Amino acid sequence: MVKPTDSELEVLQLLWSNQPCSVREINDFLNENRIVGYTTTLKIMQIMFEKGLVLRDTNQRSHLYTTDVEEHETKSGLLKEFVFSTFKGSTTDLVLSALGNNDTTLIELQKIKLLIDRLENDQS
Amino acid sequence: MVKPTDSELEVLQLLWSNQPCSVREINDFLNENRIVGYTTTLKIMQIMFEKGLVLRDTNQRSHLYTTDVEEHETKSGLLKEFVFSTFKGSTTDLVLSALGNNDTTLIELQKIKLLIDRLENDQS
DNA sequence: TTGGAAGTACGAACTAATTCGTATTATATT
DNA sequence: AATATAATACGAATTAGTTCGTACTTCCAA
Repeated sequence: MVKPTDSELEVLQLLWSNQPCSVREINDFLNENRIVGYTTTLKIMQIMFEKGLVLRDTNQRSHLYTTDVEEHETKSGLLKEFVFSTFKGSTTDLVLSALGNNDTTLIELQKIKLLIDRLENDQS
Repeated sequence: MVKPTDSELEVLQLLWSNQPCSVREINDFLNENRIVGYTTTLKIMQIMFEKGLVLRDTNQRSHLYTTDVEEHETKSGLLKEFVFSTFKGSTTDLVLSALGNNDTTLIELQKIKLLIDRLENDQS
């Protein structure tokens, strides 16, 4: 897996939700939260192209970018690394810490329980 | 929260499990996995001291280091940032992705369900 | 048809983190 | 006491990521 940097992940998230996108569009999205120069965004997306994180259609004057990595795969790859570095590989510790913050609603807890039930059935 | 870098987190994990530790001890632990020069480890721990991540007892010739940040707080802080950057703040998405890997045993799933039950009771 | 707006390309500066060499200091051994 | 051993201090090189200025290109509108 090619590991995206923080900036690259930010761009990927926008692309997964809105692709295809021009650099201009991504830059506008980013500027809703903070000031980012246009050429900064352009450079990041060019590097992402070199790394194989995105594809681009250069037929139009303004290039159109799409992702070249799967959302689910990328996120679960990042998660795996995170679990290793922060929770020594223990998914359970991660989940307990995540739910321990008490900011998960009853409905979401229910959703998680349903998934666990399904996993238990798969295993037995 | 002072955010530790990857190297710093590695040292913190060793300290949380084994403190107090000398630089030599930490460096030996690290070298079980990969080659790290002694002065590299020393430098990292000196920087950690400057940042307030660790304390040190300089009474002995070989200084003894202890953590100055809480394990649980530090990890949940890192987790929060990770959930935001990778799962747009959705703890549920994180948990679903974490459990979706199918590498969690029945016993651990049970432990998680018990926690969820407790959380549900707290909320209602 | 020309000038300006909007795009791409790209090098370079800046920052944070990591790594390591070397100087210095303290301790232990003979 | 002299030498070897092992520690700390610290500057500097290296690397990765980010940011931006500037040159160049393309297109549209006056």
